[in-house]
Amino acid sequence: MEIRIYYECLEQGYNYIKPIIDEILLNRDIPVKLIKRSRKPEQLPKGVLFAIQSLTTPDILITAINENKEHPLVLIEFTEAVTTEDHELQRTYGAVASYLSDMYYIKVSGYKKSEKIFGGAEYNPYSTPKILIDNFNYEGFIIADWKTEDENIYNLSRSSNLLGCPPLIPILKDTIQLAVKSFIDSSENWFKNSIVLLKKRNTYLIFREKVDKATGTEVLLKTWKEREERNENRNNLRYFVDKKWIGAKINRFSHAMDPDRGILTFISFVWSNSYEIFGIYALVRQRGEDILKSELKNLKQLKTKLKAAIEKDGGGIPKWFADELKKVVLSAKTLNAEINFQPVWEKYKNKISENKVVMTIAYFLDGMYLNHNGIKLYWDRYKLLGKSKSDFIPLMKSYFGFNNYVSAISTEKIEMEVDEDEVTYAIVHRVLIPNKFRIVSISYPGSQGGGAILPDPDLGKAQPREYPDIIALPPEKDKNIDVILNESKGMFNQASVEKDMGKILRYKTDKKLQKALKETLIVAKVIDQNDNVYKILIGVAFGVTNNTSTTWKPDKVDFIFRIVNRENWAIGIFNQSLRELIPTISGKTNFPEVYKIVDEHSQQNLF
DNA sequence: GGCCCCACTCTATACCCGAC
DNA sequence: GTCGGGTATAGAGTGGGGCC
Repeated sequence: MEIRIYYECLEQGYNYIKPIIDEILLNRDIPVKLIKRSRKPEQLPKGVLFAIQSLTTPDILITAINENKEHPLVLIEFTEAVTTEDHELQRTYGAVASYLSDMYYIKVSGYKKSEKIFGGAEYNPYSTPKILIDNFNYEGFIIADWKTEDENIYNLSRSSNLLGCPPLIPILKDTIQLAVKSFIDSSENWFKNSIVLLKKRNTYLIFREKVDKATGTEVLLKTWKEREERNENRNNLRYFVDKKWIGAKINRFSHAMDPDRGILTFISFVWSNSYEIFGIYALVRQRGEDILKSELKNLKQLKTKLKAAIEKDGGGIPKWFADELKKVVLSAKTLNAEINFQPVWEKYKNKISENKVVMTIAYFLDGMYLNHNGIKLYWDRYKLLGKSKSDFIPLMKSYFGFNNYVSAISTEKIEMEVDEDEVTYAIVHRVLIPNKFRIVSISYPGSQGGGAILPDPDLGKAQPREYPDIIALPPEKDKNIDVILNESKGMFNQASVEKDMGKILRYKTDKKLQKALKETLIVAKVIDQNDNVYKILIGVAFGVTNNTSTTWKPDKVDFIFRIVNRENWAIGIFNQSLRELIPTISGKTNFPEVYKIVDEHSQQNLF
């Protein structure tokens, strides 16, 4: 028996989740292994873990191995976003994947406010678990409420010294511990058993009360239907609710069709058995250029618009799909022609799953409208998935391999190298926290969100946002405050370190950035309007091995943090006052033992 | 380039209220 | 009662950062 924690952010995996598991394993001889999650599912052998990662990229995935079969237990997602209907429905892949693999889905999120005027529809996050219980009898969707700070509703509260983690949330702890414990007792029926136990816990009862009060699918459809009736201009609709079908607009193929992809996945999952599901590819775009902005009234316009739209969304879809769409339109005789798209899918059958956008369209939809009033493309997704018309969910389950428990993923210990996440972790936990620096924000690669610096408020959402990896203040609050900014890298590479350095050095001279940085500190309530930001101290951090050439001499930064051979760290400080604040300038990194996934394919090449 | 995460503005409509 | 202008609200939409 072995428990595994796949993580993206070391602090979340090692300092937050692992202690919860260690506590329940007390006195049992069961190892807990920390494994860096791969970003690409292709590395994984076909089976349930591959299936999960084809749909989503978990922040944390807890699995257990029994008799060399690896079972997923809990998928956890941390989200720091402001709550809106759109965002909530976008981010449901994890729940879908968890339901399909009979495990828990814990969503750690809170009602953070934004200090800006804020758009987006109201949505009760507890409606999503409600929908899954009502429709699928799935009780594994847990919301762990991430509270905001008492004195600042714009900030999510943090675990002390763990800036990427919320304070310990009791229902999160209960769920993880019961899952692990139940699995140890029975790897066959662990999920069912643990639900029974969890339902007796107070934490769950409180949570469940909120879920039971929330509204379900019918109200959601009604809300969308009402919006549809209110709205004169169908081009402005996000959702379409018809007697026979439900549709959601596709705003773009680019950005991986985000956020539309998540919404389509969700509605397809929830309503496939009672409705047909359509995507509506938007060809009338409020803020588009002339061609895209105008109304769609005839076939000729559709052709020009489609071309323009695909060009604008460039790169989001493979060329073959773009070409086939254009070709289909050329063959159409009327604006509202209905065209069977099946032959195209059949022709490119092997390429469908190479692209997430195309995969979602082909497998989760029954068709796609080119604008709500344009050509209707339709196909038989059940046939594509290997069977003619049948229940969508079991079909998807077997197609992706959600019920296929395979042997444990092979891993190897990480020896000499470090990645960006670990470098940031080390400087925070070995230097800044021990010396009592006040940390304003940290961006771990897998856990951003806090502390954006917004230098150009007038540009609105078009303004750049910058996330220095670390923003910190010295221990003592003084009238003249120094601010420390740090950029981390993984293993040293001169070009990439210099690029990052250039970016962050702008804070030394650029007044606009300095003003924006101050604003960030005020919003975070670590300084007052009256405080002066005195000096901005810049640092870079990276890893090297013994063999790395050291001819590089950066001359503009205030400190350089280096990790050598993964094991030791050292900091060079070129600023007198900072030197006084950091008396110890080297030490052991003390990383836990961490593993990575062995790429099955490169392994095959060995033979 | 592909993917994911997140922010927050833009636009249309609903509503309100005074003037005529 | 209705017109016009101002204001509030709903919700659609899309751009940027940043990693691999």
